[in-house]
This record gives sequence, C-alpha cells and structure tokens, in this order.
Amino acid sequence: MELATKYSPAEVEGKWYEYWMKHKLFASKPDSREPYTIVIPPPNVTGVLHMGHMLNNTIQDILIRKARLDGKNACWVPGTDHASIATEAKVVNRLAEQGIKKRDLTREEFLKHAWAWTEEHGGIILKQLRKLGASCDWDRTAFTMDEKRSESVLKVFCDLYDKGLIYRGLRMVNWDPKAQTVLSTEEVIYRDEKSKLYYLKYYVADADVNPVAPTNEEGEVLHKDAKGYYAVVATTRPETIMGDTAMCINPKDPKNQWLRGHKVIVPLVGRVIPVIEDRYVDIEFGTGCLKVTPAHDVNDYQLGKTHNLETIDIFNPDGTISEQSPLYVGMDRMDCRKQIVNDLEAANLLEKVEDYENKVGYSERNQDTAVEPRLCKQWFLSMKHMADIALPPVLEGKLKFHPTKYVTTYRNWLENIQDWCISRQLWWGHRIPAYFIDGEDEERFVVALTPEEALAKAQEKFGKDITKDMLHRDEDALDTWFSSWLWPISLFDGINNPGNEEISYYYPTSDLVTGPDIIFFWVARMIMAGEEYMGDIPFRNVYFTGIVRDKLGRKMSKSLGNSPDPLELIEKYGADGVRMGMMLAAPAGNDILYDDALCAQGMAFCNKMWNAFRLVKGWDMSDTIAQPEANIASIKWMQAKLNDTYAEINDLYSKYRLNEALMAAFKLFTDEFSGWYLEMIKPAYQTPIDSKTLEATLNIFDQLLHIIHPFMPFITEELWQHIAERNEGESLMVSVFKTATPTKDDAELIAKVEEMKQIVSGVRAVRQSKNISPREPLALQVIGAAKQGVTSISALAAIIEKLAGLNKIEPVAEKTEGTQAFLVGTDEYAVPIGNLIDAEAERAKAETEIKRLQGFMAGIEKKLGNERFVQNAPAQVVELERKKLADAQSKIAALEATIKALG
RNA sequence: GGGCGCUUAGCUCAGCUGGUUCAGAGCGUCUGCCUUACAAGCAGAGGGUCGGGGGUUCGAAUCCCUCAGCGCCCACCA
Repeated sequence: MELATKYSPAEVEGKWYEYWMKHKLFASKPDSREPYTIVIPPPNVTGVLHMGHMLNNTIQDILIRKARLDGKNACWVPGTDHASIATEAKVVNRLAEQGIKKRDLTREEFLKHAWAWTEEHGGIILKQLRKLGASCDWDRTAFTMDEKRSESVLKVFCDLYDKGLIYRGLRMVNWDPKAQTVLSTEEVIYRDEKSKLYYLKYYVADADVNPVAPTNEEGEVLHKDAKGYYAVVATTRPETIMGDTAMCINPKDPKNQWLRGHKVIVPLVGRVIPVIEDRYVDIEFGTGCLKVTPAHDVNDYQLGKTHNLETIDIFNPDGTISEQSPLYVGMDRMDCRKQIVNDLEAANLLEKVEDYENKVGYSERNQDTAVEPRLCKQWFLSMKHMADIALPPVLEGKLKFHPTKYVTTYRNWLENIQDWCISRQLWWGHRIPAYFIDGEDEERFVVALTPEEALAKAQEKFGKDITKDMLHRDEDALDTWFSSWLWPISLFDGINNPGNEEISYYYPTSDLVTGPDIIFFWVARMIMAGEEYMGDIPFRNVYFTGIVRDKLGRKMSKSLGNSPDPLELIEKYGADGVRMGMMLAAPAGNDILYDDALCAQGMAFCNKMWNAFRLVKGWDMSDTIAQPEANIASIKWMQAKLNDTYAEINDLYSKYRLNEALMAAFKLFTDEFSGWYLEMIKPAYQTPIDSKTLEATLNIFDQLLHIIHPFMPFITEELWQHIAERNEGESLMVSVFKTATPTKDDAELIAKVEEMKQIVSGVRAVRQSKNISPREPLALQVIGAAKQGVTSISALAAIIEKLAGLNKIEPVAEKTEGTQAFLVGTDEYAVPIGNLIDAEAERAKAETEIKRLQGFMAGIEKKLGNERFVQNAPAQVVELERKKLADAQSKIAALEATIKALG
C-alpha cells in the first residue's frame, strides 16, 4: 500500500464523523457505568461559530472524550438558546428591511416571523461544531424554548411566585430605549466616556425674600447678575432639567447656606422648585448644588422618595421627549441635549462647560445605546434566599471553580446581590404566566400555569363574577437567563418529571466549561436553581476559559477584522490541527493569544503521526529472526515512559491543565516515540523487523493514539483503524484505555535511558563540532574502568552504537591522545578523532569549565563551612551539598586529565 | 473608590507549601544536514543577575514590606 507522505485531514475527518454518527457512538443512556456529564453552554440559536466557541467546545470535547476512554458513560448534551433580546432585535431589523414595523404586527404575527427566522438560521452553529469534531449526543439536542424547557420555565415561575420569592414592584430599572425593554443590572455594562459637565444657572425665585449671597474678598456679591441671584448646578445631562423637581444642597455645606429655604427656577423651563437639603450631596463636587430629577436617576429617585418630591417622566419608551415635558416634545434625548445646550447658552443660562470623564451604562446587547434609568413596574425575583443557598457549596469547595480566584468574585456578588428583574418587554421568549383582571385596579392579577387554572384562582381570589374574557395574560416575556438557569435540570426533564431516571443518573453534571463573563448571568444562577430544585449543585467543577485574543493581545472583533473564520481554519489546518493550536495557546484560566502558527504546529504534529505510522507500516516482518536484546530493552523502556507520562497526563487533567497535558502527549510522541524509540528499533534498510518487536510497536502505537485521541480525534481514529483489523462499528473513541501504574523499575529504566541518550547526544555533538558525517563510524572510550555507566549493559550499549554510529565501545583506564571528551554526569567519555582535534580549543574549553566548577565549589564550601547551615538544614540537603562538592571535584579531575592528555 | 490577578529567555507560559548539581518547556533564533517515515523534517547550539528596592532566613524566582507598570471585576458622586 502506498501512502502519501503528507496527511490530508480533508479526506479523513468527514468520513470518521459520519462513522461515529452512523454507529451512534456519541449516544448515552443511563446504565451501570459512572456517568460523566457536560451540558453545553447553549449558543444563541441564530448565532455563528466564532473563536470563543471553538476554544470552549474543544475543551468540552476533550473532557468528554477522555471520560469515554476512561470507561465512563460520557454524555455531552447540546442545545441552543433562544437569546430573547438578541434574537428579537435581529428579527426586528429584518422586518424593518422589509418595511415592516414590529408595532404594526400582532404578537402572533411577530412570533411567526421569529420562528421562521429561527428555523432558517437556527442550529447552523451546531452543524459547525460537528466540523470541529464535537462528540455531542445530538439526539438530545434541546432548545431553551422547546416544549419541555418552556413548561419547566413556567412551572418554576409559578412555584417561585407561590413561594413568595417572585413579586411585582415599581422600581427604578435600566431601560434600553432601542430594544424598548427593561434590563437587569447585570445586563448593563459601564464604559468610560469623555463627556461634558455643564454648569447651569438656577435663579432664585423668591427674590423678595432677599437671600444673602456670599461675597468675595473684595466685598463683591457673588451669584448675582442683572437678573438677580442664582445658584449654579453642574450636570452631565442638561436635557433632564425638564424633569427637575428640586435642587438639593448638603446641610453642612457653608458655601450654599444662603440658599437654604429658598426656591429656584429651572432654567428655560421656568418651573419653580424648592431647595432641599440632604447629606447625600457631595459638597466638593461641582458647586455643591445638585439638580434632582426623580424620574431619571437612581439617586434622585431615592431623594424624591425621602423628600416627597413630584416625579415627572419626560421620556417616552423610545428615548424621545414625552408630552410631560413643557419643551422639546418628540425630540430624541441626544438631539435634545445638543439643542438645550444651545438654547441655554443663548439665554445666558449656561455659566460654563468643562470636559468630564464619567461612566455611562450601555445595554450589553445593544452596545451603541445608552441605558436610561426609568421608573416602572416589573417582575422581580427576590435574591436573598437564592444567595443563601448558592454560596455554601462554592465556599465549602463542594463545587470547585478553576481557577479558584473566581470564588472571591462569586462571593462578592452574592453578598451584595440585588433582586433580579426577570421581566422583559419582548415577545420572543417565555411569556409570563400572570393574568390581569379587567377593572379599575390595574394590579389585580393571578399567576397560573394555564388560563383555566388562572380563571379558577381569579374567581377564588376576586369573586365568582370574574369570567374568562376578563383575564388578560401579561404581555411581557421572561429574561433569557430565567430559562438558562434551569438548563442542567431541564435538559433531563427534572422540573416536569422530578426523580425520573435520567435526572437521577446524570445530575449533578460533572464539568461546566464557560467564560468568566457569564459567572453572574448564568453560573451563579444555575447553582441557585440547582440548590432550590434539586437540593444539590448542578455541576462539580466549573472550568473558566479565557478570552480569545489575537497574538497582539487584542480582543477579537468584527470591526478590527482580526477574528479568523473557524471553518476556514479547519479547512486549512484540519480540525485536529486547529484543536491543537487552540489548546497550545490556552493556559488554564488565562486569556489565549491565538496565532495561526499554533494551528500550523498542530497540523505538523498530525503529519508527524502520519509519517511515524507510514514508517512502521512500511516494515517487512519476519517470524524467523530472533528478537534482538536491544529491542526488548527499547520496548520495555518505551512502555515505562508511556506509563509514566500517562500518569502525569492524568494528573494534569485532574487539574484542568489541558494545555500541559497536550504538551506532555505531544512530547511523548514526538521526542520519545518518534525521536528515540523508533530509531532504536528501526531495522537496517531493506531488512525485515522481527515479529515480536513489530507487534509490540503496534501495541505502543495503539496506546499513544488513545492518549492523543481526546485532543485530536480524527487522525487518531484514522490511524487506529489502520494499525489492526477492526470490525465495523468498533472505534478508538469508545475503546476503554488504562495503563499500568509506573513502578520503581520503570523509573530506574527511564533514568538509565536518559543517561544513554546523553551519551548519544555527546557523540553527536562531537560529530557536529568536527563536521564528521553520521555515516562515518566512530569509537567511544569509556574512561576509568570502574565507571562504565550504562555502557556496561549490553542491550543499551548496542543501542548507543546504533544511534551514535559507533563501531566500538571500549572501556579504557585513561583516555588516549587525539580524543575529544565529554561528561555525562560525572562519567567521562571520549571519542578518538585523530588529527581533527583542536588541542588549544579543547584546553581552553576545559579550563573555562574548571574555573566555573571551582567557583561553584567555593560556594558550596562556604555553605558547608557555615555551622548554622549544617545545623539547621535538613540532613538530606546537607548530604546533597556534599555530593555536589564531590561531583564537582571528580569533574575537575577528569578535566585536568583531559588537559594532560592534550599534551 | 473597593476587590482580585499579573510582571521569569525574542514571544507565550511552567516553576512560587523556600533547599534534588548557580532557573524549565513550546515556539522563534543561530549552525550543520535533502540520513531510504516526516525539510510541515533531523542533529547540535546560543539565550534569563526570575519588574525595581528593602526585609525575614544558614538558604528566596518561591515568604513579608514597599515602589513602578499592566490587566480584570465590582461600586448610585451629579
């Protein structure tokens, strides 16, 4: 069979994915094995795969595949998220392109469009994940708004309402004027913004009372001009003055005492408002005078409540000025700001403008729209109880965060938690199961799972005369996260069907892999829901990935154009290559600096495996030749090295240091197996290999494929099917794998081979420095009859001869002239190279080394001469220092002999 | 304004419950090789006074203090 010298992923990957699907090898159902479960962080149903998904899902797939090979019942449940606000925005945009306005449609019509959009674009992302090799149990694919999940959400809403944890309240909330919905505090992101601080004049209204304004040192009266006395207020939002209902000073502010008890006139507006006093006001900020707009600022709202102020809401839901305002009605709030500044200036009511940097809140989903604080009635989930149940498992370590630093973040959030605003003024989502009753009291309502139940409850609560027609279901939908937080439970139908076989088997899930940016949105809330509804944590470990950045450390973004297309990458480097590239760049818990070069390294590694296989496959086998002693030793060593490395890799997995596990596997294959082992056993050109060695080598190859498989599933499956006869339906993916525990003998053998490698390298270095061809046979002298090191073991000596190109290894008492020497540990070796020796250079080199060693010895002698060191340090440390000293001495002796031999 | 984290070779990172021969890896760099698995390869080499300063200790990259720089999260100063 002729095999190409290069591995072609394109020909292999699709084939094996189909094979795995055909034989349902990703499927899981409860059985007697230990379960290992991951629920996917559901991507937006209409989303497209980006580099963050690539990283995240590669990690999940590695964990799942490792669990399968460990013999666990691995179940990775995929699904998508309806992403209420984001999807609705997309649908609204598309309708707008067709000239359709959302408000011209009925709810039912709009939802029809939304479902059509979802079906058209939905699930593309899941198809893309298959290209990556994701081994999800696709038959379980769920959607946060499918029937089971929807039922779960509504049930939970009703239950929490009945428990008194969900309530309806009038609050100052964050309003997104573009999406025209309220947002939770977590959905608002604050950005530093260069803005302006406007100083506005508020004239004193009751001039007849004659306020006593302060004077300056010259006795001039301040705060007075031809029009009278005035106070100055600094604000970043002059357009809100139409909603001003008071001015506030700090009672302890001496410079504003003169305003006490007076009234002032809102500029342009002309409304007369009282000067109130509250210690909330910062005396140092601006002029110490604060305009109070209770309808449009959280703090002002508090002041308004305390001081019983009128609330004037001057904004419409879309951010334009409302009818309640005496001016600028219908104008957009941002345009209004510009206009009002002009008008204030023209009216001489603007004292000055300063540059100012402040934080402005934006909608997490519409990052170009500033959020508006707004007073309205919404549904809230009381969080005190939720925080109480969600904190202990994490603090006590029952549920582990990797890296652990996020425990602090989690704790801080939970300890300062605010109630969760769960209603949204959107149609795309789970409609709130609350029914309002027609009548004068707008707040008569019941919460129930079905209209029938609602009617029954309404009649019970408000009287028998209530009819079905009088009930109107709440128009609002629930926050998307109010469905996501049930994901680990609802995927196994644990809300609708408590205690069913699946939920009992798969819950709690094993690992959650997600970004730290949704620790509050999602992770914390799943823990709450888990504790509330299952009485147990939803997952045992959370692995927080970093953010994928480009190699310059910039976030990947569309505008920078620095985000590669994942599918193009897979096409170019192969899924295995890209997976390895991602993982090499991803130290646990750090941001990853993605670079195409890493995928190229991954692809090169595939090629390496491919060619190692070609080599082994290309050997002729013979049953008649005896297995050389050297091969027996090589096999024994390789197996020991493999056991040892796999133990290390398992340890790294347990610490979620997957990049290091991959690196260890990579080195095991490249350096140990390809670089050393295959060279050790490689038969001479065109001679066959003995059958036992070939068999053992294929066995080792098989084990290596198991170790690498979680990281690079396609190429490993391809090679696994080649190295032995397999029945249809068999797969590396599900072939359980374990290695023997490394023994003391393993460790000793590994150490001996390391020494052996150094001798080989020593000879190679001599060749390199003297430009001697690898084909020219050399001899090796082992200096000092008593110290023969590993060369006294005939099997290893044979390997050394083979790899170093030696025709002879001879122990000599003293090295002869014309040899170039090197040290391995304290053992000295020499290679006779005749007149190629550069005596001067060798002497200089030896002398430098002696000098270095002498300095080294001096340090140790000083240490050993220090009584306190000898007394305080552990015996073995002192012993080690003595050994270092002795070793240095013997090295110096050897070097001196070298110099002597040079003549 | 609080909290957390980071600063070790050209780059990305390990090492940090203090002591296994005066610091390790991958990539990159340099040198030599088209050696009959792989030039997407092989062999060899160079490269860091562990951010600055101070302290504890017989001994510090590792513990403590301090300064500087970088990053993230949280917070209602208009």
